[in-house]
Amino acid sequence: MAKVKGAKPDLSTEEKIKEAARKVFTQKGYAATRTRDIAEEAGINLALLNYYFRSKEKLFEIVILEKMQILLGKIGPAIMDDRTSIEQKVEQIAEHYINTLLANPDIPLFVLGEIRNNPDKFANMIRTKTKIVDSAFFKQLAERRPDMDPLHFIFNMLGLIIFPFIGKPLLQLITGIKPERAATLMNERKTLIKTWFLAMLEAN
Amino acid sequence: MAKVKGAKPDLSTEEKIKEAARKVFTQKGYAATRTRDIAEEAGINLALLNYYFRSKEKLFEIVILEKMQILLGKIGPAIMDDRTSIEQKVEQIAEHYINTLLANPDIPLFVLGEIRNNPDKFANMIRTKTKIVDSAFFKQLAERRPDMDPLHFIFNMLGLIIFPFIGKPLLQLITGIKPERAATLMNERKTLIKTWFLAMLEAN
DNA sequence: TTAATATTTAATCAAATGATTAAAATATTT
DNA sequence: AAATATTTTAATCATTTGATTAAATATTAA
Repeated sequence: MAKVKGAKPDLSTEEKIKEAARKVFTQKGYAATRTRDIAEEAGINLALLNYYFRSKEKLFEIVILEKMQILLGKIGPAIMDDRTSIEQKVEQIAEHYINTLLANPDIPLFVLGEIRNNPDKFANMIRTKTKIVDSAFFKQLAERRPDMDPLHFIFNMLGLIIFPFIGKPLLQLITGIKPERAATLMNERKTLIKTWFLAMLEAN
Repeated sequence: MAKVKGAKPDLSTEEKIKEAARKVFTQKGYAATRTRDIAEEAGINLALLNYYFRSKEKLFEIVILEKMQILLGKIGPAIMDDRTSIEQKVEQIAEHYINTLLANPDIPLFVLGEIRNNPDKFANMIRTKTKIVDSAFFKQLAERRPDMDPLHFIFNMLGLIIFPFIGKPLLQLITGIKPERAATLMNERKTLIKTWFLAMLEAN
């Protein structure tokens, strides 16, 4: 019964639980995760999870907020910046995202899956965040290709960057590609995507 | 105790359960789905589900095999065909996929999520299927751009086609795009993707 | 040290959930 | 219409699972 008061909890144990939760939640999703899986992964007693975090739900919120921050945090400033060109933005975003996703390859499927399972819950968290439609990037695209909906190019950029990570499990099965070659390809894409994007922008 | 024998089961009820299972499983995933959800959605007694399908697991396998067939079935023949050009293949695949995904928008996230949760289980089901690497499409790409890994263009094509559907829940939140406009965009992409793909193929 | 506080554990609870059973209802066949 | 087979239901089981509790252990402060 110590938890309630001033609580200066042992960082080490608390962080062990959080780290285990990050791993298990992102790998299996909320519904498929058992609190006992997390406890075992963390090497702690199950009751400790509730002692430190009150509930599975609370712990999950901490984890997914972190992951959404990783997935969405950097894109806002990048697309808002009206001092960089389209080309610079795409290069910068591709470089940053691919690095991030190489280090956290299961974030997109995790986040998108949880949003699917609970759209209302994330509506507030996101809505106020980044207004893509008002961004400098959006305006620059509209100016460059007044004949096309800028959203197409947003889709294109994110698809080129993110899809390989989402589709990797499947593509690994149907292509038999080795993990190292996959990583090499991802690295190559950091610069290629800029070129491809500009080519699409000019295409007719 | 009728089930075991020759069993010519009432198609109508069995199909009601399967239809409900398709809906609930694809919307929430295996782990988040309760057999009671399916029974309620189908308007039948819970015991009927087990009477007809033995178990949640068995019913799930039927559903996901259908969905994987939808997701992967058409691509094999299309990319194997050595009588069609790159351009024709891309146009054909984009057209077919976008139509399919407009009718079944939650298939990709569902299938990819379940593969993530249980890679071993799907390894066999898929491995023997479509050998992309030996396909005519793959060879044509290698010939056209000997300097680049053809897998890049496979990623690109699938990313342009599929990602908008996977990312829609999120992009709907951050762009506030209306469903009708989203559908319009998807339809536009059926022809645009071919143009974009060819532009990327030429890009330097 | 001792007393207070914080952390950890084992045991257990209550609800949810997949599955089964036996019997009732309905349809089919003879 | 009777007999048989099939389909459906209500009730219940057994297990899993998130959560709690009370006691044990460690840590800190006086």
